[in-house]
Amino acid sequence: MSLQTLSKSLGLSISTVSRALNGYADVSEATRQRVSEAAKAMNYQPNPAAHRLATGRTGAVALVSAVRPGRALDPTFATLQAGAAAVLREHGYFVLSMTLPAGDGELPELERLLAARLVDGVMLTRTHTLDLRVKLLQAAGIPFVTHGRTQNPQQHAWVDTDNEEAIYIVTRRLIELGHRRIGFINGPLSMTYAVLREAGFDRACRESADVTATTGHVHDVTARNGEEMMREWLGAGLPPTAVVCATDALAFGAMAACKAAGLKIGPDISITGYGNTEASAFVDPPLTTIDHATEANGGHLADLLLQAIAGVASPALQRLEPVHLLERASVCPVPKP
Amino acid sequence: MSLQTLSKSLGLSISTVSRALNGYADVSEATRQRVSEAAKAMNYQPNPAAHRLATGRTGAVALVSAVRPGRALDPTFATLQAGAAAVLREHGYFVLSMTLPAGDGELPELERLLAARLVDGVMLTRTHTLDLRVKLLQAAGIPFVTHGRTQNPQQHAWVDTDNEEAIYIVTRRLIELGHRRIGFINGPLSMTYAVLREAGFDRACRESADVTATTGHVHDVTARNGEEMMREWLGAGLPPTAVVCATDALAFGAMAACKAAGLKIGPDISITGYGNTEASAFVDPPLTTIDHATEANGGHLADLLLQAIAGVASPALQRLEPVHLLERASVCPVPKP
DNA sequence: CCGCTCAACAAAAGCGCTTTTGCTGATATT
DNA sequence: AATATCAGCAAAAGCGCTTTTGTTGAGCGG
Repeated sequence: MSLQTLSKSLGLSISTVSRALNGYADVSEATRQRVSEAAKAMNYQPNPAAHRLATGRTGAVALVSAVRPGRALDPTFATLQAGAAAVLREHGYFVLSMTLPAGDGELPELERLLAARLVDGVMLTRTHTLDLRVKLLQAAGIPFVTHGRTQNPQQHAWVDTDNEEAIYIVTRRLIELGHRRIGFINGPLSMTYAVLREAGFDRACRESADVTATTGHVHDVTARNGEEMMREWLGAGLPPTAVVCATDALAFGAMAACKAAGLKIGPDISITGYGNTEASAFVDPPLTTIDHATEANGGHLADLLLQAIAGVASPALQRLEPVHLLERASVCPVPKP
Repeated sequence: MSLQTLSKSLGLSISTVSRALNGYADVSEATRQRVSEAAKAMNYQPNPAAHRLATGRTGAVALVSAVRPGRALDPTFATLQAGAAAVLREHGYFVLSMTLPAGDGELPELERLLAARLVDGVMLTRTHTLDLRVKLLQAAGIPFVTHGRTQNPQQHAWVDTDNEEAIYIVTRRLIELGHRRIGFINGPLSMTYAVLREAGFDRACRESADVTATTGHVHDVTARNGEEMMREWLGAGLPPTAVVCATDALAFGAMAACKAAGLKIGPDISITGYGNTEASAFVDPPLTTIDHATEANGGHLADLLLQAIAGVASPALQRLEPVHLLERASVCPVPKP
């Protein structure tokens, strides 16, 4: 089904049919009607390759998210993807998803994507404090939005959850419940979210003079690493009575370590997570965690990208999303000594 | 950087340069050298739209997986995607991922994808026993591979884990441990995997005459639904002493229901899952589950698709992947009455 | 009644590549 | 020495669309 056959069957020229379908003014209303009806009847679908060659637009955008080899794609990003895809689909866009190993390979692969000119815009997740990918995208001049801010000198469009506030709230709450020795298991400080979450933790702890804060960093925010760090803390003298974890997965691991040491989560030691993953409501006890509308955020990411593609400048394209504390049984008042 | 400018700077014709780069025989070795060096030096990247318009090939494949609105993309599929993407990337393919709501919208959206001729092949997940999407793809004549078999009359390429065997093994094991009242919380029988898992369960139960089997179906394999079904069973007289769940998420829910009823998982009631998700090792007690190499299976999916694109016929493109039982503390011998 | 404007359509160029066909001069054949 | 063969390159068509430029005939004022 090409424009050619369609126009032939209508007795019109290719150009007129094209202009009719694209709503140009110099085609009569009657003809436009006839054309669009015929197009529908013959189920005409424009060839996107040809369209693209002629216009330069592709009708697809990319979502790039990193995975570590051998590890699942983080459920959070999977959800984000679903949210973004829903919005983009409504606007007729397809989503090309690049899930590639974090680290070395990322930059060349992104370059390859750009060179291929396969997409009109890019959504970038898991931002680093100084993100070379952002630099690359800016240099390429392609519209893009990041999920998570950066500290790159040149500003750009982003959507972010309020990481700092989230961890501040949860830490405050623990202090309010009487906890004075509080641990924080965080991700690597090369990631923006980790820096922000740590800032929230530090701010809350500083506000109360008598709080003893301990912060640990894991390279990968997995349950296994959370378990290991917690075990370490329990082995040392005077472990924390409450532990804030930067992700739910870390919290699962920390809980396991505590149980193995004979502690009852809640009464003996409080644990919190981040993300409200499905499992968090079903572990024992249910995990206090930070809830953020991941799917909706994916939608916002898509929204902003569409605007960026439409030519809106980046300063107007920055959204900080609210979070809220979901208190469950894994948090209790500090145990009497 | 077009072929035109490149050829001009070389003093050759466009066609010769094109043929040189594509390794045709009728260009001298010397010229080929000169051309490829110049291409590298000028960082020539062919315009994919033009390439595609001329050849019909796109260099991208689609992975379609369904999500339910408001629910995260299943971690299993996220992992599958990561595995497939890794293989495809090596072969220079991009992955267009279609995550769309299960149900109504799926077929039209798939049609739109095909009409757009944006991809060279399709990977389809979450197969139904009678899958209309498969029919559509076959009618369109586009290479595709499904993850999970179907009962469609016309055969096609697929990768599947041995669902039937998996549930057979785990059920046998429970019977071996003395359990005689066994429940099975399964997904909807419209899905192929659910039919197969149920067949495995039934086979194991039939082998021992004195086993009382109960099967329940949930529409959505979520923790919440698992919890609800388990609660129902516990409320009725003489509940099962062991419950096989069709997914880890269902098992998490079932465990929560048992705990709420005052039962100790393991000693009082055995629970098993399926999938070996990250959380399964960290719930309390750790969940006995079926392990299958999801990421590797994603790779196989990609492998077969590449073969299908290369023209290999589908009968040769069918792979049944092994599974194995991961026994953890959520399973114990039947309690003494 | 003649030239002018303008609405409505057609022709043609161009996007950047692949591929078929065409051409040329050198080598092999008889 | 005349012809067939062939290697090596060029010309040109075509992929299906958009967009610029042309063309035509009807309606208009003077």
